[in-house]
Amino acid sequence: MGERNLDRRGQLAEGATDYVLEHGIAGLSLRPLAEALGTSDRMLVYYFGNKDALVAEVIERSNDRALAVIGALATQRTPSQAVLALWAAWHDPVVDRCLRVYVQSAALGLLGDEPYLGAARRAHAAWSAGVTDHLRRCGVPSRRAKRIGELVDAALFGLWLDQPVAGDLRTATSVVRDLAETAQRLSSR
Amino acid sequence: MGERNLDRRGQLAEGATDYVLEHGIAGLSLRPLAEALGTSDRMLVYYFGNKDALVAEVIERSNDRALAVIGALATQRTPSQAVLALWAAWHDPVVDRCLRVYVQSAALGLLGDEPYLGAARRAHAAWSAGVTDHLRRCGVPSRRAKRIGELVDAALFGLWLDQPVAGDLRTATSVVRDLAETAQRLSSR
DNA sequence: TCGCATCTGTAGCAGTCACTACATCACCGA
DNA sequence: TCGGTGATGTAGTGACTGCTACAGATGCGA
Repeated sequence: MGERNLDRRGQLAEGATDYVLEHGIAGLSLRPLAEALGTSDRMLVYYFGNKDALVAEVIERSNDRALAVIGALATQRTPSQAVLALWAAWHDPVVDRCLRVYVQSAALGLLGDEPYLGAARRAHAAWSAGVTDHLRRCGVPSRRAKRIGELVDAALFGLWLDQPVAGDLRTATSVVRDLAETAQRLSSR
Repeated sequence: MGERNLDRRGQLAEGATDYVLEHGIAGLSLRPLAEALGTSDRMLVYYFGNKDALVAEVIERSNDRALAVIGALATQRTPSQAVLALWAAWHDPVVDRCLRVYVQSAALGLLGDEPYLGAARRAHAAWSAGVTDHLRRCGVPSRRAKRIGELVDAALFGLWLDQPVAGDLRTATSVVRDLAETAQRLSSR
């Protein structure tokens, strides 16, 4: 095997992740991807086995990048501020791109298609934990953090997804304020 | 042109909608669809012009079916109950299938790909109005209905999408209770 | 009965897809 | 120097894609 092999594989995986964050994962095809990476479809199959394995790895790497941003969020003084910080993070260029990949994967997995469903499951579990951790760091009581985290995550995600479709940022902002207030109230009752 | 033409076209459009609700819209291809409808890809192109037009029409029809269910929801006595009724409707078999088609369309349209983006936009606008109307009928003040509707819609949608991925119905249910309570409070302050 | 418009079947276009067979290359240990 | 292993290029495979050319069928008005 040798280290050169591992290096090359990881390098291609990172490059493929960049490419997918740019072009989406829905219509991904090996040949244009390979050309963009300066290699051939032949080599992608050689290193990853098949397209599904490559897709699964790319989704995981994409999600890891987004999680790193969430994990590095500054601790806020109140749960309400924590929600506003999350909403801001959702629009971080890195996170935004990664969320696109996630939602495409979840949508393609809705009917049980692999590897999208499995990859989306793993991504969601890690992501949900990341959001809950952030809330906990910002003063949400531990035993309520999961439940509140689910509400916050679902609402922010729904709003985020509606945005390019609905295109109404002002309404979304005031909705997020309502949500932040709700999280605050649920944390301290 | 003649009426037979219109009849046949509408019949094929309805059949295609059934097919897409079953198989998803992501990997839709004309030939298997045509075979399931007892016709040929040749005829689908003849009646709809091209695949994109067919896709747009199917998404619209799918959304119309879901809207009919929301529009027929019984009026509830409180905004909180209205939210719970919506959450139940989200799991109506018809609505559930239609939402799958919508989210696939929205996901595929995230990068601006037509006809998915346009179809998702139109579907979202109609859907959002339907939810807002329902809340209004159930006692949410008119001037607040849109804002509350956006929050409710986004949160329910996010929860719904996470469900097949996360698979935790109990957490979702309690989150919806929190959401219903929130809608109630926002309606009457 | 003729002509025209609507409709439909057959066959095939050019292109793309994931994936593979095969040969060749570079390199490293013996 | 030899053999073996990992890495890579070339050139395909058959299956599938949306779409079309063309001929034929059907039915209706003149």
